[in-house]
Amino acid sequence: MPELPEVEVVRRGLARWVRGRTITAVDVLDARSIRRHGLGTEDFIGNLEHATVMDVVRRGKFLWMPLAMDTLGSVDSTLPKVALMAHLGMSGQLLMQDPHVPDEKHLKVRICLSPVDGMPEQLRFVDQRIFGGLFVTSLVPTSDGGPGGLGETPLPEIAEEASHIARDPLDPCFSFDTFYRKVKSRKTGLKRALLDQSVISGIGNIYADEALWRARLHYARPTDTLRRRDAARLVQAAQEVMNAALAAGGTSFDSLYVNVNGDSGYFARSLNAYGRAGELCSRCEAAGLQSIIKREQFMNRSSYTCPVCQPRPRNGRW
DNA sequence: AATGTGGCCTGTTTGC
DNA sequence: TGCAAACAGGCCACAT
Repeated sequence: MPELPEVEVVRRGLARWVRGRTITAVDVLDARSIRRHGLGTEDFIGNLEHATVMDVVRRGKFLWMPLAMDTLGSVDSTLPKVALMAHLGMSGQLLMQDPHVPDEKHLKVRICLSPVDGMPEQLRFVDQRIFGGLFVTSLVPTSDGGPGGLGETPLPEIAEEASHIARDPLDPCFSFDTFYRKVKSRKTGLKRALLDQSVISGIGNIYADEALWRARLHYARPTDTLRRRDAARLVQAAQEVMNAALAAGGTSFDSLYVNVNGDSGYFARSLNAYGRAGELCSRCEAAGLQSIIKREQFMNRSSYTCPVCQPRPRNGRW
C-alpha cells in the first residue's frame, strides 16, 4: 500500500507531467471516490474545469494540487486559493495515460489536461478499495508560517483538509522539539502516538513497526516516560527507513506513469520487523542470539516486534 | 478535552 | 469443493 515514500514518488512524478497544465474536462465514474467533496459531483467538476495546476504538494500522505482559475482568458497564478486534494488510501493510484489506453478496471475519476507535445493527456485516479479519494479544498495559512508542505514552489498555505496534521519526518520544516513536546504530553502507548497524524504525520503501520524496531523501542512504551534521546533515535530511525524506501522507489521517476503499484515490492525485502513473524530477528542473529519476531494485535492492527531487543514494559518501569 | 474504538471498502488468503 | 470469515489499514465520526 502507498506509504509516505510512495506518495512522495507520486508527487515528484506527477509534478513533472501536470504543472502548468489546464484541466479541460473531468469525468467522475464512481461518485464514492469523491464522497469527501461534500458539495456533490457537479460542484467538484465545476471547480476543476478550466483551472490550471500550479504545483503538486505533499504533507504526510496527503497530496494536493493548488489551482489557479482561468478568468476571462488570463490565469491568475499569483493567488491560488483552492486545491485538488488526493489521498491514495490503501489502494489509490494516480496514473498519467494517453486517451487511447483502455479504462482501468477500477478507474474512478478521469481528468483531461490541455495537450502538450510528448505528454500524456489524462490523469486517472484508480482505486480498488475506495479508502482514498479526490476532493476540492481551500488553501489556508499554515500555523507555523512555513510552507504548507513539500512542493517545487512552496506556498505559505496548506490545504485545509490537511491543516490539522503535523509535519512529516521528511519535511525540511519538521521540528524535533515540537514532536518531542507533543509526544511527552500524551498519555498513551508510543505506537499509537506515532500513528497519530497530529503528533507526526506520514507514518503508517509498516513504518511505525520498522522505526520502533530500529530504535529498539516497544510499541506500548508509555509516551510520557520517553527520554529525549529515545525520541531522537526514533525520529532518526523513521527518517532512515523512509529515505531508504524513497530511494528504492525513485527508480521509477522517468516512467511515463506515476508509479504506485500497491505491494511495497522491492522494498519489502528491506523490512526488518513488519510481516516477519516467526523469522529470526536479524540484529539479534548478528549478535549471536536467536530471537523470533512475534506478531501481536495492537489497535486492531498487527504489530511486529523482537521480544529480545524491544522488550515489553515490566511493572510499568522502563 | 483528550483518548480510544468502530466502520468504511473489496480482492485475496485462510479455514472449516 | 465451496462458502465464509479473516485480513489488509488510513482516516474520521463517534463514544467515553
